Amino acid sequence: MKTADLAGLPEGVPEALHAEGIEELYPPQAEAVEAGVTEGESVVASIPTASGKTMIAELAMLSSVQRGGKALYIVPLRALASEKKTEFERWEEYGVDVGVSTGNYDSDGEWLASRDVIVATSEKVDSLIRNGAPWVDDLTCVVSDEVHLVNDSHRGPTLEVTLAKLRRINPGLQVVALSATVGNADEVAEWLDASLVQSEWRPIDLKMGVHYGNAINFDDGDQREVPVGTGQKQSEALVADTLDEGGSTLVFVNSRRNAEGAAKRLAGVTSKALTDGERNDLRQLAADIRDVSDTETSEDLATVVAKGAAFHHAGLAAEHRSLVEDAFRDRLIKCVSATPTLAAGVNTPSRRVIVRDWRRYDGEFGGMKPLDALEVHQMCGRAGRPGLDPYGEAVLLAKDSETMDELFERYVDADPEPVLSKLAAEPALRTHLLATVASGFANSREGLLEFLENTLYASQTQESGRLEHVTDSVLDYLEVNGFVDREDGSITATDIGHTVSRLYLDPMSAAEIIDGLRDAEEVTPLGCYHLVCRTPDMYQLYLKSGDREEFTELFYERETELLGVAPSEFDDVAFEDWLAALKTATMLEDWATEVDEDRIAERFGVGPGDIRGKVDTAEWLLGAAEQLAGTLDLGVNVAVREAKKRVQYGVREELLDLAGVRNVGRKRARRLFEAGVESRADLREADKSVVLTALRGRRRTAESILENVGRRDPDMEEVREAELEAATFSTANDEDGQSSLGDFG
DNA sequence: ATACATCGAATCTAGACAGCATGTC
DNA sequence: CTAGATTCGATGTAT
Repeated sequence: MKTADLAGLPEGVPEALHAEGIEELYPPQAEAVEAGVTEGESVVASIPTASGKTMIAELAMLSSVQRGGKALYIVPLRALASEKKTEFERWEEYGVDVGVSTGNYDSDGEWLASRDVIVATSEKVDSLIRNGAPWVDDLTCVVSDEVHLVNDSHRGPTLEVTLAKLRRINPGLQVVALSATVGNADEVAEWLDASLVQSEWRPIDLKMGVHYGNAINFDDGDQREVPVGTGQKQSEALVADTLDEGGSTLVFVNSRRNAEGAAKRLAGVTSKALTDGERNDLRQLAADIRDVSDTETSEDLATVVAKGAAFHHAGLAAEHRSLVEDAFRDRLIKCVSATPTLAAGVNTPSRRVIVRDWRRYDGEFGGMKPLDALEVHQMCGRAGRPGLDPYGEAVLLAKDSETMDELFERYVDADPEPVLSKLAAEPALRTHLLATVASGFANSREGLLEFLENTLYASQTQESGRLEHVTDSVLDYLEVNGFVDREDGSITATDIGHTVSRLYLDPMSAAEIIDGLRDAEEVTPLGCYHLVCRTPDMYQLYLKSGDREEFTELFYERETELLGVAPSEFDDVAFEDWLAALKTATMLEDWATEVDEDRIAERFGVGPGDIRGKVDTAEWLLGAAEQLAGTLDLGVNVAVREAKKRVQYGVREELLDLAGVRNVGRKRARRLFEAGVESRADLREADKSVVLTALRGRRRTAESILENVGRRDPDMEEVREAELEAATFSTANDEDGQSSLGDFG
């Protein structure tokens, strides 16, 4: 099917596609069109990565908009939201406006209502529905990217319930679900009343194989000699081999430490294959990486990057990650070793993909658990760059022939697993049942069960007994904790229940917070941090050996500050959890007392990305805590608010005023304070040379700060060089100490 | 006495969404 | 019920 023959799109779009070099639709795309995606028909497309899923979504959304409708594109990751937005923005010249809404980036609410296409994460969509966003019932088309995530036990239920709600609100809604190849796409299609487009077709060939001994054995029977030298690892030989052909390699491993270790070794391989020009560019890139943060992680990354390799995991700051991703895409970095962050994230194709570790530690499982075929296939799908590589290669590693056979059976020749709804679990239903009641989708037990009939879970299970059972125990929980009222079979959300639903809190988190703040005598920042760290919405730091003693001691030292009732030291599980929360809280306290980023990283064994992540979550939960305290009139708002501001800015109490000024972060605020400028009022009155000195002689920065604080004459021109001699002297190393942890897109 | 190799035991383990109101370089 | 890379540390060995 030719793009020129496409009907129902905004004027100019087929021509624009043609101009992009797209004359002919890929077979799965053509199939989707035949199934009616451009005519408002629902479609589930279960096809490999990079086989043109986005185009199917675009055809659906553009045609829907052309008919006067409004489309929503649901993504699983915030990073993907901005990527998709940029991609869709090329349609703006044909009259299609695009907006984004995620937790940390929001097109203005009103303005969003006027957009034709909105990109948002599933949680944000859920939240928007809970808060009654007015434009939700104008939607005519919803695209759900990576629907196979309904299989995820944590985030899957949200996607599932959100799709069910959207369809309930809007009966004629066109649903386009894009999925990786999964074992039961037909069930998903049936659930969504959609036609199924299923295909193994890829624009570039993918060869999968296992490296064992001195060769890769491919699924098609081919072999490729890749001898492993003595003292050499398989991955090193494979990276060198790809390099010989001018290709880059992506190596998936199972832990951060392994990612860093592998990058170090592989840097020895890549560094031999660099041109002088590349060496120069890499040196610059390494410098940029060091500028992001002065932690050990950052330094280690810069070191390997200078040699043409890199590691990638969630301990990196977001800016680190995008620097690495971009340089890898530009083929400057030759090899990246990564944890699964890179498999699910933004598009980073590579000539060859190596899945080095196929088992990963899983506490619940009690050991190393083999990865799902679905996950391994997702990683392998990153192999082969359309238009650049003749084909992609995905290679698993085996040390012996038994392992090789197992890998073939388990992954190469295996069909991916079916996706299974994880909805019938208490934590998921706790949140979603409350939200369903609070936003008026149901007002009785029967109504809830009827609503749940629209979920994947219901369509997958034979006996409804389990869902009913969990629903009952969750309803009891919600009632006992005062989130819902039940009377004569009718269920209504209480005030606090509504608040919890709107705040997007797990009701259990809310209960913990309320319980901790109620009857609290003295509320300190550490107490607040510990409270929110105990919550199921906060992912705690891992308690290492030795930490147990350290934090037990700290616990007794500061016992009085902690809110709520501490578990007994003899209740191992609960006490351990309490200490893990204390460890996390201590990290937040360090941050809020201006401890340097690298010291925190060292003390807690975390990366800059972890610090930012925890700080972010704490900020959100403390904001929620503040509102809960307000709703319940607990009289601790001020203390909670201060604790929140302290983590938000990462400063001690005395800097709160200054740090609120735009362009003034924790470091600059501290320097100004030490120079005697202690408040915004001081800043408006202060001697300019003092301000300039405190800011290490940066005139532009000083001017903009004075402007931001509302000073009438922010001009720095009158300040003479002579007055700054001391400052200039002390700034020989012209490094701006401003923390760059916060990297918001 | 000191530096260093060796071997076995101990250690440790992926990821990342959300409120609200504004603004890090 | 399940692992494996890496670090730690005790012991041994060459200088």
